[in-house]
Amino acid sequence: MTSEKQEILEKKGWKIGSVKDFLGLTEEEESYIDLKLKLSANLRKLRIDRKLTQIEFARMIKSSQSRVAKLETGDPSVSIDLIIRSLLALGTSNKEIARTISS
Amino acid sequence: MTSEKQEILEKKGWKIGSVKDFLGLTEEEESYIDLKLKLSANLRKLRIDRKLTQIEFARMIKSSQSRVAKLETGDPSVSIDLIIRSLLALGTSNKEIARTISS
DNA sequence: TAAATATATGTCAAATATGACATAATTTCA
DNA sequence: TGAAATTATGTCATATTTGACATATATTTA
Repeated sequence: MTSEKQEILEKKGWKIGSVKDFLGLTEEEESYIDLKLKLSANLRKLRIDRKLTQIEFARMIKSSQSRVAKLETGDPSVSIDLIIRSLLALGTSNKEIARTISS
Repeated sequence: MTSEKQEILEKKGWKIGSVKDFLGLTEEEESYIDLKLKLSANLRKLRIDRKLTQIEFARMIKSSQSRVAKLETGDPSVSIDLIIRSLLALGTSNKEIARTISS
């Protein structure tokens, strides 16, 4: 299961990039995790740049502090959809999102 | 509601780009729809390039023909997550996905 | 240091997305 | 043309995602 493997990776401290050649991850799974973690990390960076706490940001996107925490760590329970909508709420453009993905 | 507005847009034949300054769409909603439609269109293009029918492709991603049809038209009921996983299943790289988004 | 503030983790009911099915509409081609 | 193949649309039970809550664990600051 993809989610479980991602969970393992994160528990072991794996971050952006460098997830290749590990366990039985297919290229597809690797790319998906990479993509998600890049967007998550970017979200955290932007929130901090704007000097917002997770609670403040959660109110902006009508969510909760705990979900923001999960968003920023690429938790298996969050969708790329929600990460992208959160980035857009911070004023991120599609081109910036594209740059993040290909970083 | 975002989904309803997107639905209206699509019923009226709106496609990639040019969704700005319409109804009460916020920048955020516009960007989200744009992003989704670009990825959807790219998915259809790649499937056709590979000479696959929707039924054949549906089997590859363990889904159904009807969902593939919805994926390719950016139906409000499909998530960006599924579109991205479908693109990855066709061997698309993250960089290619990024290029599609900023096209 | 200890209190205050901020972030992380686990859980769950409600909301949303999903595959599958039926069937309609469209396209292909003999 | 018209039958076959392909794609679109509507619906629904099931699966996944979500916000919210409680509470644990950092991190900051006085």
